[in-house]
Amino acid sequence: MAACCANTEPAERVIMPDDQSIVEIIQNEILRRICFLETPPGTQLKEAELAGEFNVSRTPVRDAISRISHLGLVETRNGVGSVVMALSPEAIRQVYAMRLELAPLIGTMSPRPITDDHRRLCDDLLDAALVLRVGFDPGRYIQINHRLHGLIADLIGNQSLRAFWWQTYYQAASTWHRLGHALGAEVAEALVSELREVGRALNSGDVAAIGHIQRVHIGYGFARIERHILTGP
Amino acid sequence: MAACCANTEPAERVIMPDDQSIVEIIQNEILRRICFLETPPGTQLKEAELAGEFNVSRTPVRDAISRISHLGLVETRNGVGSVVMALSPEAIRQVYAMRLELAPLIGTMSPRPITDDHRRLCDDLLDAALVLRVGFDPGRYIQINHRLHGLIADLIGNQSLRAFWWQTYYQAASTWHRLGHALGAEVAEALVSELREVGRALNSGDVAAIGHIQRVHIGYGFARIERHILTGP
DNA sequence: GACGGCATAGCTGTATGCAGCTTAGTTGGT
DNA sequence: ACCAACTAAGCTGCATACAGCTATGCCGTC
Repeated sequence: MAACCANTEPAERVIMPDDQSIVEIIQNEILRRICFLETPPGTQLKEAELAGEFNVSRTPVRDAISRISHLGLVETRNGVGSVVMALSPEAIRQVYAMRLELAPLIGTMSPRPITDDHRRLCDDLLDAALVLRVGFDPGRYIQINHRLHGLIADLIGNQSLRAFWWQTYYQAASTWHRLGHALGAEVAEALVSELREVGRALNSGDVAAIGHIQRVHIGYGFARIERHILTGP
Repeated sequence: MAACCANTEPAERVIMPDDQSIVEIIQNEILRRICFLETPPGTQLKEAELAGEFNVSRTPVRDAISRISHLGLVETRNGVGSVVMALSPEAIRQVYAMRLELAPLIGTMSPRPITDDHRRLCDDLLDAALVLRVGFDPGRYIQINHRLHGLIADLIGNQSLRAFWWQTYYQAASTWHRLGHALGAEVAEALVSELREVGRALNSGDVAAIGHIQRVHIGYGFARIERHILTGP
C-alpha cells in the first residue's frame, strides 16, 4: 500500500491516521466536488473563498489547485481566476478510448486479492442501486458510482495503472455524471446490471472478469454520452 | 495541440512563444535534471537554492516540486527537505509492466501523421548514436534517448496516452540511464538498433510498427535492468 | 443613443516573514 | 570512554503583504 505514484487517489483507508497533509485533503475535496457536480463546469474556484472554508491561508489551496491542474478539469488564468472546465468532446473521446484500453489490464497486471470486504461493499452498493431504480436521485447515483470505482481501483495491484485509472476516472466522471441527471432510469438500470455482474465476478474470485466487465460498461456509458451530449468535435 | 492533460510534457515546440509560466519552466527543468541524472537519487532539492538559481522566490519553486511529487521521484518531508528518490525495484517493475502495455497503443489510438521532420530527426539521432558506439558518453546517450522519446511521443494523438507515456518515461528514465553509465557499449548498440528500426517504420509511414518496436525495446531494456540492478523486491 | 476611454474592484502571481519540525553537533554527567 | 540531553542550524509548511493583470461598469464625448 505504498503511497508512491498515487496522487489522485483519495486514500480513503479504513483507518485514516491523518497522515495526509492539508494540501492533499483540499486537493481530494476539490476533485470530489468536481466529479460530484457540486462545482459544475463554469464555477469559479476562488482561492480566498476556499481558504476561508478550510480555515487556512491561500497558500495550501493554491497548491492543491495547482496539483490537479494537469487533469485539465480546472483552468487558471492570471487576473481572472480558476474556473472548472468541461472537457471538450474530443478530449472526452480520448479519455474514454484510453479507459477502454486500461480496463482489461485491471485483471491481467498483478491484481490484488479479493476479500469479503469487497463482496460486502458490492452487495451494499447493489442494494442502494436497486433503491435508486425506483426513485432516482442524482446525488446518490454519483455516490454509488464513486464507491464502485473505489472498490475496483482497490483491486488494481499495479501502482501506475491504479493512478491512471483514477486520473481518467476524474476526467470522465464529471461529464457522464451530468448525463445521469438527464436520464435517470436508464443509467440506474445500467448500474444495477453492472453491480450484479461485478458481484458475480467477485464471488468467482475472477478479477480479470471484472476488468472486462468494466470495459463493457465503459463502452455502454461512452455510447450514451455520444448519443446525448457530444455534438461538435 | 491543446495543452490539456499534458502536464509532464516539456512542450518543446518548434516555436516556443514563452507561453509557459515560470512554474512550468522550473518543473520541466527539475524533471529534466532528474532523468538526465544531473540530480541523482539522494540529492536534496533545496527550495531556497533553486529559487536563487532561477532568480525567483521560494514560492514558484515550491509549486513546481509539489506538482511533480505525484511521480514518486521526489519525496518531501517537513523539516528535512525534498530529496530525489530512486523508485523501488517493485515500483520500477510496475512502471515497466505499464509501459509494455502502453507501447502498442501508440499506433492504434489515433496516431498523428509522420512528417519529414520526424524522419530527419531520426536520421540525426542515428548518426549521433553511431558516434556513441565508438566512444561512449553517458550524457550524450541520455540526450539521444530523450530526443527519441520526444519524437515518438509527438506521434501519439491521444492526449491521455501521451500524458501517461511521458509520466512513465520520467519514472523509468532515471533508473535505466543509471544503467547506461555501467554498460555503455551494450546500450549504445541497442540504441542504434532501435533507431534503425524506428527509421524504417517512419519511412514506411507505419506508426503502429513504431509502437511495437517500442514494446520490444522496452522489454529488452527492462531485462537489462532486471539483470544488473534489481536485486531485492 | 452609441461608442471609446478610464477608473475601480477582484482575482491570481510572487515575495517574504515566521513558526514548527528534524537532524547533527556539542556538552555535561556517569 | 560512553551515553544522554540539550542546543543550534537548516529546512519545509503556512500566513500575509504587495504587485500585476483582467473584466466590468461608469462617464464623457461624438
